[in-house]
Amino acid sequence: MKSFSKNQLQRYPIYLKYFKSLSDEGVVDISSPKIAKELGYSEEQIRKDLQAVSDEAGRPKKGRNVHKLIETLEGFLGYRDSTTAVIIGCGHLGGALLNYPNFDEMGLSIIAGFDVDSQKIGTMMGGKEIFPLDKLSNLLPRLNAHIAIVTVPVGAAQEVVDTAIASGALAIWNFAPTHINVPSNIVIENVNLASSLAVLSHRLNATLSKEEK
Amino acid sequence: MKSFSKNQLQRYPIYLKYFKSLSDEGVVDISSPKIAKELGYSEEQIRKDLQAVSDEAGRPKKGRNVHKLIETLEGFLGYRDSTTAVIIGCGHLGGALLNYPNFDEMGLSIIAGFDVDSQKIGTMMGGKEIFPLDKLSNLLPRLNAHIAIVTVPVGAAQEVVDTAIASGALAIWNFAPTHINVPSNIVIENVNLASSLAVLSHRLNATLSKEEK
DNA sequence: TAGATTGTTAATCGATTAACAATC
DNA sequence: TAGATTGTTAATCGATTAACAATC
Repeated sequence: MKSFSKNQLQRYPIYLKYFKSLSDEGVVDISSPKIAKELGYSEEQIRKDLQAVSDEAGRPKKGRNVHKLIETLEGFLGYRDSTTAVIIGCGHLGGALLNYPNFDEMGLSIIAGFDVDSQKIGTMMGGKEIFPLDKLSNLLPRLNAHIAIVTVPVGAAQEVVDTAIASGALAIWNFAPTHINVPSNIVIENVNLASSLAVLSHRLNATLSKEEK
Repeated sequence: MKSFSKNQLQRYPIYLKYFKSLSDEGVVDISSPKIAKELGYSEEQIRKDLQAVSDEAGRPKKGRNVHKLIETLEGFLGYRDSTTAVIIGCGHLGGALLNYPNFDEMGLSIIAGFDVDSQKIGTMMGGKEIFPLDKLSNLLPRLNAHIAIVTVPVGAAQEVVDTAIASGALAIWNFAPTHINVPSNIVIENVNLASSLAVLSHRLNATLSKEEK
């Protein structure tokens, strides 16, 4: 079994999106140099990435078939079979994710929300019912959701993660800007806006101080 | 001038958050091995990271002063001086960011939103006024915002980015799940949920197929 | 055929980890 | 003092890039 680095995995959805837009334009074949030019990667890297997931070789002088690439990547990324998830914390961010239109095509099916706010409990957000947080340990096993999406305030994050894991969650998608400890057999992926902003700010400052010269 | 890798930059906000929680608990000094154990990094890496931003050395047997570390990191990350930004696209995700409570402490000040929806224009979201998108090129120079936060649908993303840059934006924080082309002097940072989910799914599948054996 | 593009193998680069003397 | 922790220098590791023969 090939292994994939985090960076590499992150590139595949970007390729896929690009190939879909090419397909919409009626493009049939695409070569690595062209992908490289459009997406700003090196062509060697693209070849490596696509070789790692394709079962058939590219053709010299033509490249690869766009339609085939889309099928391959959708299969590889699991967009064809649905994974179920719940959202814990239905504030602004959780609500946005409950309404996020792109998860369906990515094979992610959010089936319920949990919150402590009695105003929200029993209502629907993005077509999904909101349950009381203290029912999480009760409902999670029955819902059979593997992924818990965590969008609670920092102070509550570790606690709800512990509960989710104790109730059978196998993966945590953490949007709270804090470090969370999980057992080694549990998968955790953090979306940390503070980290992303740190990269942006640092580069922006570099740009600004260059201009000052 | 030292240079910082993307991974390294992303770690600093995580350190900072952790140091703040230590400070709240009344902890005075912290050593690399302890940080390493809590955050799951190697202690060598933590020493390197902290050395790169600290102007004073750690003390053998004690470590570093938590309060000093917080000051250093807040300074390094620019949390002390405010950067202004606008949000383009005030749907669910844009609205969540307009209401995101943590940007203030990170020195990011969102001063306005832009949208095409006449229902939203003129209203306030998260305390900020929403302006018509076609006023962007007019208003952006006057607002003097350096950062454009892009939360429009994929199909509109490249166009609003082009407009923002033409109107003086120096950095793009892109939340649309598509590749955006920008001139080389413009800073762009992508928050791509599809990429993050790809990493999560791949690891989860690895876990699941391991269990099947 | 010529040339663009491929896949493979080797070289480079950068980041992380290890080793170890210095020090409070 | 002894021992934990530091900072520095060297080794390792992995990912990206370069080189180049193979091929449609």
